[in-house]
Amino acid sequence: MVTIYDVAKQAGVSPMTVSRVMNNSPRISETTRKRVEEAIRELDYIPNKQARSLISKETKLVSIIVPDISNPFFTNMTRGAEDKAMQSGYQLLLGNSDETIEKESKYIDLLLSTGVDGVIVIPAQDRSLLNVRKLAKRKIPFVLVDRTLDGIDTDVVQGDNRNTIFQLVEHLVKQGHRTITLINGPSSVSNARERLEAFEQALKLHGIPGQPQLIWETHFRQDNLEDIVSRLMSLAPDERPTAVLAANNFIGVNTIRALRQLRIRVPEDMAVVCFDDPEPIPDYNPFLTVAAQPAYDMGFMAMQLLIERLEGTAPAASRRLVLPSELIVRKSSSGR
Amino acid sequence: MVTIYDVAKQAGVSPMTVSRVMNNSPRISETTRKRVEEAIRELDYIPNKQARSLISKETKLVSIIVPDISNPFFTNMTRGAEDKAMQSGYQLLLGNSDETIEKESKYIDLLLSTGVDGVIVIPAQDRSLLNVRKLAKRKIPFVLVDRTLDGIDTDVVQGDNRNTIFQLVEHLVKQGHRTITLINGPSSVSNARERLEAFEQALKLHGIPGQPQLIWETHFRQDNLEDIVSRLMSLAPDERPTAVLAANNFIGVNTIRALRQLRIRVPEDMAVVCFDDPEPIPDYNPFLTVAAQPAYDMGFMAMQLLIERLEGTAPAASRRLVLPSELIVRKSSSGR
DNA sequence: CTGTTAGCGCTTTCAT
DNA sequence: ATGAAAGCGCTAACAG
Repeated sequence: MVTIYDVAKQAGVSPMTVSRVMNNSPRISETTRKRVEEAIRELDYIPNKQARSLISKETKLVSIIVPDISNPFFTNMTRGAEDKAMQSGYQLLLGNSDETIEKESKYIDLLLSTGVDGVIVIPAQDRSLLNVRKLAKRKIPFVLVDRTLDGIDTDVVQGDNRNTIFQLVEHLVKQGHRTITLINGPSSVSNARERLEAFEQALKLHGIPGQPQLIWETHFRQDNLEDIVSRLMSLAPDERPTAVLAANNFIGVNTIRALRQLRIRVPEDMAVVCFDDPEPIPDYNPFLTVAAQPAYDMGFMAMQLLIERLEGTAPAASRRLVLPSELIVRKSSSGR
Repeated sequence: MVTIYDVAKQAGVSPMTVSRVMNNSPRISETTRKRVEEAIRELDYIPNKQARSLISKETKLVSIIVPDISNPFFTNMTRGAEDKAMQSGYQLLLGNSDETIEKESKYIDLLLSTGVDGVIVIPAQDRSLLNVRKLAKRKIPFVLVDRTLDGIDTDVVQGDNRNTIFQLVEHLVKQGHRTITLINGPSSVSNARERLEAFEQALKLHGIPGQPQLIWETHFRQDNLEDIVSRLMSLAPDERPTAVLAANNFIGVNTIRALRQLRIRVPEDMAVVCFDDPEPIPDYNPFLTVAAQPAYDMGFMAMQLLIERLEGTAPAASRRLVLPSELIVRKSSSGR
């Protein structure tokens, strides 16, 4: 391994001078600089970041912890985060929590030891509070995305759950639906709670009475929804929903799968709309009506907030960015 | 920051003893071990990996460089790689090359300085050889996935391009197609060359003469294919293809988009099949017939090969894993 | 403008 | 079974 000493010897200067050249210190004579730069090139010297980090206390490493990179929503978010990180000279460590606090916790412990400068977290659920507190305790800045956590004061980037639900419900009502079911994520996740609350308000707004038997809770991940769907279909005809609002893309997709299994036509017999686009590539085989959150931007901006914190250019107070969704009407909810 | 000295003082032992406890050294008395472990807990001590790496020369950091994580093929591959890395105690750095050697090169330079233990690379193109040689020069083990590079001897995980193309062509021929066009990736990428060669052999096998005007080359990334498609459609009726074989999922999807723009029906007027599934979630709105490569397994196994190298449990000779694809027949190529 | 000294947090080596 | 000394590669602080 080529060290700063090898370069120093080669250039006939002290290691300190090499260090200064590496760090663009201004107080270096042009000739020395040239000589050192040549030695660096000749030896193909690359400075050792471990040694540097040991002193500087920063690693230029950041991390994003997503529930599952396979979900296009998080894929795009991660891409946004990586782009911004790279632009700013940081490298991105990727972790999947699979929506469990255990994996999340284990990963955060690893990050603490690795010494990342900052973290973007999509918390698995409310109990993730304990996990992110470990970051706070070590003064590692972090940004929460998509889901919030009570009792922690930090930068947040999230979607406008309320307005997005309002848009989706309004769309369904305009299509003539009056009996709408919500298949929600777990109530232990903040955005599921927000979506439920907004859903109930939206119904009220349209003069539709709330129906407890039309509110369902499941996981945000890929899962079998035949149970829920067949229960819905076995309701008395006047209680049976004509439309499903799924709280995320995986639930939406799996609702459609379950409906197909039960030979229920979409949208003829049941309309389906959901949060977040399941398609990584829009417009090639559009089917599901979605409220698409700006996943890429959410990741990009979250990384921007994080880096501003790291570089000390952020205001002391924590910031909250709330981004709107785009309603994309497709076959699954129209023309029945 | 809590250091090993703080723990040592708290436990009334030397730092060295703490180090031994941390590393499960056997020559520690049960009482001392207990005392140290308690001190570690009380102080919430986390060892500093930078300091450790400075001595051990390993960071437990690995990286994957993909063209674009947004492509579900690479998303799944990355997920497989992350799972295996995590299981083995490594953390994964993610980099997107956007199919350019420049971004790839820049990222590799960063990795060299960061000090990763190993790298999985999906090389952007043949000239990536220069980039991976930088890894070889520093003796950083790396595994090539999906695309190979001439002149480098390393572990490789790839799809069976030949058989996959054979399957796709056979499927089309069975559907009655005799005039098939290949919309390929750039010839500067090994798998595009392999796919072209296999395509020509497959045609021959079915007694179909090769037609140079039916071979097209484009990017592997999302791109506008209206030009190519309209040229194909303006061929004389007896030369005009009735089926498109797209060399990857993005090309497949964009072919379909372009066909739609030109109001050409799929599959009635034109069948389309492609390499790699564009759908992150199978079976919800199936349309495109694909030969799905086992992306997750490719990533997982590549990481496995890499880690075996890192831990010295790999044989000296480099290994090549060739994995089969699964033909999934859907609407875009059937029932015309 | 350049060099010397000391030390970041940890572990290897050698004592005891 | 435990500790002391030295050093991994680099840079802050001070000296000149």
